[in-house]
Amino acid sequence: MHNQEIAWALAEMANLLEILGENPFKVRAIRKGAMVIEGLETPVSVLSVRGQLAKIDGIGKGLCAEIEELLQAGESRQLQRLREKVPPGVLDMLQLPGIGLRAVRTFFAEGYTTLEELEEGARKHRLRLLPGIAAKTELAVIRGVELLRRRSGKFGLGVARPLAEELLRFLQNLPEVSRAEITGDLRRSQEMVEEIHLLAASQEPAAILDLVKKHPMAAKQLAEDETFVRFAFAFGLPVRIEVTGESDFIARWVETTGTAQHWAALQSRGARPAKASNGVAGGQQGSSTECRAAAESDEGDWRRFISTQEAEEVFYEKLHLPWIPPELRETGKEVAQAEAGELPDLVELGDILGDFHIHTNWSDGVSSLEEMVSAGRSRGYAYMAITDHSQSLAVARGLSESKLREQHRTIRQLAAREKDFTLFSGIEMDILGDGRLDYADDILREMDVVIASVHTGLRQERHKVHTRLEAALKNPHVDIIGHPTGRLIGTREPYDVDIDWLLDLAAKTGTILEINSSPDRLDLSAPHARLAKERGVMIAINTDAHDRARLSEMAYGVANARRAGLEKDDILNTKPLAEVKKILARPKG
DNA sequence: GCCGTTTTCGGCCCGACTGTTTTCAGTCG
Repeated sequence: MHNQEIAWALAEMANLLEILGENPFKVRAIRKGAMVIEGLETPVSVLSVRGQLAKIDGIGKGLCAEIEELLQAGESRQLQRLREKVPPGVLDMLQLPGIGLRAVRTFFAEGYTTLEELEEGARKHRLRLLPGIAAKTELAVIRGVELLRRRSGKFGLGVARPLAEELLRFLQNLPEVSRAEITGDLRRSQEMVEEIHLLAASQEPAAILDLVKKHPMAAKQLAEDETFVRFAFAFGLPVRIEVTGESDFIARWVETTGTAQHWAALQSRGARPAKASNGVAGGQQGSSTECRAAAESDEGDWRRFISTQEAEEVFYEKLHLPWIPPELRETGKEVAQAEAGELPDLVELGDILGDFHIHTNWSDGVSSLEEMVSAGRSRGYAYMAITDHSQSLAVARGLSESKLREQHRTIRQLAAREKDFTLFSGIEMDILGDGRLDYADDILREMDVVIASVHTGLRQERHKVHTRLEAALKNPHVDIIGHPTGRLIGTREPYDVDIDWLLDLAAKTGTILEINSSPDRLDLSAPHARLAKERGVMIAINTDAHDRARLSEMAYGVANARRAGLEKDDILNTKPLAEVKKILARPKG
């Protein structure tokens, strides 16, 4: 079982216990345990073998036993008992924004056990007859069900990508498979995907499919034919494993990576799908010829001869096009752009030199200051900013002014010991509900980096939201606006902000906007980040990491920036230290 | 359920906003 699967099982257990009225502190402890497991870098199974499970902070005797059972049996008896008591639809109700525990308990007690029943009750104005429920709650139910419906059957990048990579390793390790790659929506780094699509090349496709079908991971088979098998993987996420002959691989990879529009644009330039009638797949003259030639040379190990990406470049070359990055293969218009030589030179993960949004256990982070710094160093960063929460965000143990100054003294001491690595002292300061900022200018002046973020009053009217953001953007000490729209993908709508207004103000004031890399946020979204580039607004790609492991989420932020067409020069944290310092020090407009 | 002990049970992040009522509990972050 994966760490995330175990975390989800524990979180589900916490939710079920909560609905059944269990001690809230127990519920919170289990929920915290789930979070801790999710943030671990080492597989829980490894820690279990080493006997290190109980040493983890937040995992005690009870959770340890629960986790061991999940690892060994793949399920938990306690969880199964709880599931028998509470129908799954009731758990879903907890996901509805504005609907909390009390309301869910009321609905459950009145016999509502599915979202459909609940929605019907809301639409027919029957819910308002229940104690403590009124018209506004009915509206929240109807809106919430619509939100969940849009999300249903879709999985965030943060879940799908790691699982896909694990399956990919499995395929690549099979001796009969000459190459395997991720394709489809996931290769284009879409925010939500409906399935993992993997493509493998083999001289014995039927044998590979047989092997995959017999593997325990493919137990819940959904569909199959002679070219693919589709099964439900962890969390029920559908996986499609498709096997082609080696000569068809590249054409099929291109065909399945881009949208239908992208493929159509390529076809109009002569691209032929795999398994074309003449038996030759690929571009005008059959790009696969080279691939096959490569395969037949070098004693079959053509990976050494020509890399998969190079082979894809050959495919595009045959169409007289430069290689088009997967993240851009969307509308088909990128093909004309490519032809005109107007494709952006997209930012890459390797261009990233630092991270400007990092939490530690001084506020609501899990890892210590020292752990975050060493994790940043081992990622090869040149600089990093520590930005814990500010005083008003009490739930996140935000720092009082004196605590903030104490932290900064600690950071300076730590920074003085670091060579070839710069540690900035910063803060993620709350933009308060009434438009005030959480600290006065005299303390903000002492900071190397100030991120200003909205965490409260997310349902305010637009003019109020604008007043607040305006105060932050116009403040001479605010460098970056954190997660600028406040959305949580599939869970929470953004607050009411006119993005054009925001971008204009950012451009005018020289305020940097964040791409928050968390796969739950990706905020700015790719379309918004694209607009930001057009207005000349600088972007910082930050992780907002609360533990060491999540520093790696930078990859999602970079993928999002690539979908927006951003280049290295558009991004603050690709720039060398001297330039970063200059940018942070420049007077704002 | 976890933690930290003043080792064996008590404490566990909290303040603002919102919805439902009519003075406060639920919900959110």
